Amino acid sequence: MTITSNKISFFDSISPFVKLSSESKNTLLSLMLKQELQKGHVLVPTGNICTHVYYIEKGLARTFYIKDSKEITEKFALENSFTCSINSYVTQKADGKQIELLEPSTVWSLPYKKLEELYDKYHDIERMGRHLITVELTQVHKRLSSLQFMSAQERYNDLITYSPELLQRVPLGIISSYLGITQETLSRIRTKI
Amino acid sequence: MTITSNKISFFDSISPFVKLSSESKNTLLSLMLKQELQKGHVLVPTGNICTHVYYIEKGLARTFYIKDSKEITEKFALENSFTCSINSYVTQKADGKQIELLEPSTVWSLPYKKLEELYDKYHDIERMGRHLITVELTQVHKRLSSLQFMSAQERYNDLITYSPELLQRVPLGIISSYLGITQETLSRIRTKI
DNA sequence: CGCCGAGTTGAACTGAATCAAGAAACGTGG
DNA sequence: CCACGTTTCTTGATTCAGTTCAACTCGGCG
Repeated sequence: MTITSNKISFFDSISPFVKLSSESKNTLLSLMLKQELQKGHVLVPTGNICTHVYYIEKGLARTFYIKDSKEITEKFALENSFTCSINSYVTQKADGKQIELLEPSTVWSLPYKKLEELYDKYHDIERMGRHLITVELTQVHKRLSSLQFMSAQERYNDLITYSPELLQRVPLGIISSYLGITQETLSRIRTKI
Repeated sequence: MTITSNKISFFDSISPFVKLSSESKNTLLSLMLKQELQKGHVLVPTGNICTHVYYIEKGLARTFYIKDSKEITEKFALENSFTCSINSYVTQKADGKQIELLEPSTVWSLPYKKLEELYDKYHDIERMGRHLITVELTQVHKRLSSLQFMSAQERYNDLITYSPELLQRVPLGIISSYLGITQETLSRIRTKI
């Protein structure tokens, strides 16, 4: 079964921090749907409340929104990471954020409602939830510092240091909106090096 | 006992989301230290790993760091909220962030190590932890959007809409670093309205 | 009084946005 | 395998929001 091999990828990514019981693992897996999806597929359309958590086994997703008719990229989710538009779920209001695939991807989805039920039932799954949110929080924190007081140049340097693969896999227009600068500026920064 | 009245403030702030058992509450309280501290008191000095979580019962704290010999304010914590420098704890590395009090404050502190033990022992405390981090995450997310693609003017408008009291309670130099602009620019924005 | 920190105002400067035009690269169908 | 349009990326000229540096105002307080 393919499930077996996928199990490994999914649980391995959290196992250094959270050990789940076999029962918890099996229950989680039974509620997760695996899909092979094309590049451009929209996981969460604009104006929708995010009802699922997604685990990207292979491929690449991005979360973005529209501001002044421009796309602003908020977050990338590489393989072996989780993504969701948590704000819309927590507040139960649409927050205008979309999640789409930038590459053909293998995606596992888990309904948030089910996950909440599992939080009640299994302490170790609640811990997993806490762990995943903590990871997300530290990432967002890092990003916040970079946007608050780094120059465009510094932010670009950070990106090539910590996520060089994104530059190969993502069009510059999307990278630039992630860095909080225009595509033209990004282009100029690149040639200056 | 003053404990009783403080209990209320502390647990009330999370009770809409997390109901704790009496045992959990009592255990938590037994590990928390209440202190009346002066304005200017430093909860976490630079270069230290953040070892406690702080609940601000009364008063106001801010988290900040130094960049290019300027103070950058990352976060304010008003009364009835939690604060800590979570990154340094999670990574177990000093991240150069300080937490100081901007007003005389009543602060409860809880050692993170103890909290982790309680996470193991009490499922409902683990849930509380998850809840608090989720709240923090949504706030940081909001802040991220504002810094990524709003003008100085828009960010100021946001502040007076959502946290007008900060303008009364915090010097402009600190507000401006929080907004990601210079004090002069903030001053000009204010008079333009 | 005079000093000191907090806030304001002014003028010059600059990093990045905007607008506009081209140049590569890419995919698709003939 | 080339011609085509489309998307992606670069380059140039201009404009603008916000910074920098410096001087000045104001209110408190020893």
